[in-house]
Amino acid sequence: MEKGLVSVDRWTEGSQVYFLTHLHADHTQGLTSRWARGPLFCSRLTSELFPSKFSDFDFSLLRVMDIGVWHSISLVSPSSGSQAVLQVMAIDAHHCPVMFLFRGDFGCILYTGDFRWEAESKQTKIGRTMLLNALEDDNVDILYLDNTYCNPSFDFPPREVAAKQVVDIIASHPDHDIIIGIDTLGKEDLLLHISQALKIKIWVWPERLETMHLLGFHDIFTTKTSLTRVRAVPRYSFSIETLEGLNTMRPTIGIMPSGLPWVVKPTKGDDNLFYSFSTHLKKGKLSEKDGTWTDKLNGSVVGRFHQYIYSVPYSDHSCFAEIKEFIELVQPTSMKGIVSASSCYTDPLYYFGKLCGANQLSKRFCYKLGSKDGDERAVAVQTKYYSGHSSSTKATSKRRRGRMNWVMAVRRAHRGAKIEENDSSD
DNA sequence: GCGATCAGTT
DNA sequence: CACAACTGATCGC
Repeated sequence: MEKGLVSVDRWTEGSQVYFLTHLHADHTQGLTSRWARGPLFCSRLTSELFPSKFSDFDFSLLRVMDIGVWHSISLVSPSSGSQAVLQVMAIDAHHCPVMFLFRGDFGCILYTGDFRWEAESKQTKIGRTMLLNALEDDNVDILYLDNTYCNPSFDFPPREVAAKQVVDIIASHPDHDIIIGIDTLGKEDLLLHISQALKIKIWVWPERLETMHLLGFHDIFTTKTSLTRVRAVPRYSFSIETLEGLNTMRPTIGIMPSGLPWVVKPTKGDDNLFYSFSTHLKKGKLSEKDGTWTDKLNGSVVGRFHQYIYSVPYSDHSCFAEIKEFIELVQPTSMKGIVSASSCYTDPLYYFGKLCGANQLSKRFCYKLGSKDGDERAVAVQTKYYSGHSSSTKATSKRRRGRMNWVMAVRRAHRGAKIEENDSSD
């Protein structure tokens, strides 16, 4: 089988078959309603959500994969014309929703997509059994891993615990309206939990209600504000200003579920506070002594960083300990993070390379230590794909010179993979 | 009108 | 540089 015939969450030309793990926007960059580059494989759930995102999509190109069964796909070498068989299985990733396990003459490759691996959850146990059965005695040669939170700083509880924290916050504000920031997809289980625990409906915006119906949730969500005090709103419309505005009408608190805790920082030369996710990975564990953590519920921290806003560590990505456990289970020969190749602070090989092939650690160590050599090598690799995309000729992009160019390139590139492509290509 | 790209948001 | 996921403006066609 030749290189690059299979792409996962990557939509550039040149592959024979394409796989989509889930419908978040950062995995569909380059995919449009006019898709015609080849058959697209995805889970049934994703296929049902497809029309709402890509209305004019040619559905004859869509291939639905049931979870937990092997699918055989014939590929043809463009140069020799010889046939090769690709085997692939979709496995629940507990995100939204699947990872893919591939077998072919290239060996065995596991692509997690975005995933959550909570050790004690019943779902994960099912997933683990399914994965081990599928692998039989095979080794995973390459693991493409969701390394979003692959840093010891990221230590958050299982979603069940975080969901209880949310319920406790709501229950302790019986006379408040509640708004919760969510995206167009994901975190449905959190809302379901709230609804069941508090016996209350949850407001969502009309498009989100459609999505909820497609996902099979009925009678829980509503678009009528009069029916509930709990509203799930688009994350981008969730701000301190929004909350302050709402509080001029009715007492309201906001809850932001995220694996990245938020902190308040004073803005220079300004009396206002500005807030952002804390991203100081270098400094080790996020500290509680900066005064942003004010509540302890169920033994883990919940941030109340503003009069009206709570940050709760509810994440659909695996935390560091879960990533470790997953790598120990899979024991891949090699692996590669699917997120932000430029950031050594979330490089799985840096933390877990010793669990893989023998000489990977030393290779990666040079890179991580930031020797000039290592740094520039990484740059060269990443820009290879994007050398034709330079926008530096535009008058409007003055800022984007020198290092900025490859940073942007890496950001654009940071999802997806061509299976069996030269390993250093993305 | 469309997709690609860019700027900006939480 | 350093989040993920998203919206809206602008550009070229």
